[in-house]
Amino acid sequence: MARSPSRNPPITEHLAYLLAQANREINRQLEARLRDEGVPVEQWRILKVLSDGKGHSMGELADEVLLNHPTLTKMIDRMVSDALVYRAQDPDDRRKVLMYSSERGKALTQRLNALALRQEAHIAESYGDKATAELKRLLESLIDTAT
Amino acid sequence: MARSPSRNPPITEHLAYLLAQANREINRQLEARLRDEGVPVEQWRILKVLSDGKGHSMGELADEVLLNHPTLTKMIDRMVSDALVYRAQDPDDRRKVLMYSSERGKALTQRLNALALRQEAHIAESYGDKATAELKRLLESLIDTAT
DNA sequence: TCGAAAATATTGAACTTTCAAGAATAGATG
DNA sequence: CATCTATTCTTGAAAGTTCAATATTTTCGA
Repeated sequence: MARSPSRNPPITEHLAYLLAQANREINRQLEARLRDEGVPVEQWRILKVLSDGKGHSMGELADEVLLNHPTLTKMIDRMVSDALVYRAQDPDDRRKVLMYSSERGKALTQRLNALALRQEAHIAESYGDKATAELKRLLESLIDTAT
Repeated sequence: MARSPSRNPPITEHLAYLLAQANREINRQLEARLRDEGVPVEQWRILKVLSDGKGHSMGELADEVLLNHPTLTKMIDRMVSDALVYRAQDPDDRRKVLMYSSERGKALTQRLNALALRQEAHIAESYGDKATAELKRLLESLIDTAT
């Protein structure tokens, strides 16, 4: 008979593991594409989020690009050095720093978007449109539930 | 009319982003549970993989636990210091190092497995058995395709 | 309005990861 | 079998991340 208390599944059956593995692989592939422009995935995320032209505070941005606070600060320091983004003080709340993309940043963003889209297209093609859409739907729903 | 070449979806629609977000959140939660034992997620993975009692070479292990080579070496160094695992030379191929779990490691593994299973159960409950199973299935299939 | 508490961002030190190179062993080729 | 190449693992230096503490500004209650 199957004992119900304390099954012991292999690690490959844990959702946490499957997510980590899938994320690692897809991220690796995206990274390889972005290497053409010498930009880490996180910087693409930042540029993409900032491409709406509105100022984003460091706090907002950290959430949006999935980085924690001090990590973002230091990554932004590097991007400021590269003249991709710039800081401005929020006039309405002087504790806040608002981030904007520079012209140079915007131009780069377009090239990066094209590379990222190519990856999306590649996945949709090899993995299937239907499965891709369904996977995205389930992931969104998991994020909703888990957050 | 919709222009087909070069749509520009928000980042939240990219599979790479959704995977990163979901992984981050689930990993965070697992981390919080494992904190009871003061062990990082990666060390649980290592212990769990080694709990089959067979020797795993560093190369195999690195693949299995989703770490790259030098990172694993240094994490194993720490675990050896904590007497959780030990190294042995492979008699059949003296380039290889075989890793084993110690008794102390095995005892810890059991406690960690219980914590991890509780998370799995929590997810299955809040997110739904059906959705969880389907998500796992899709992730496995994505990994197959992408690897 | 004053002062305590909360929110926002940055910093420095400690720790971890990564990259490139190196050391050791095994396999292959002439 | 001698040597050349490939495989496996580790190391040291550089780069990146994280934790705890700090500085600044805002909010809120007495």
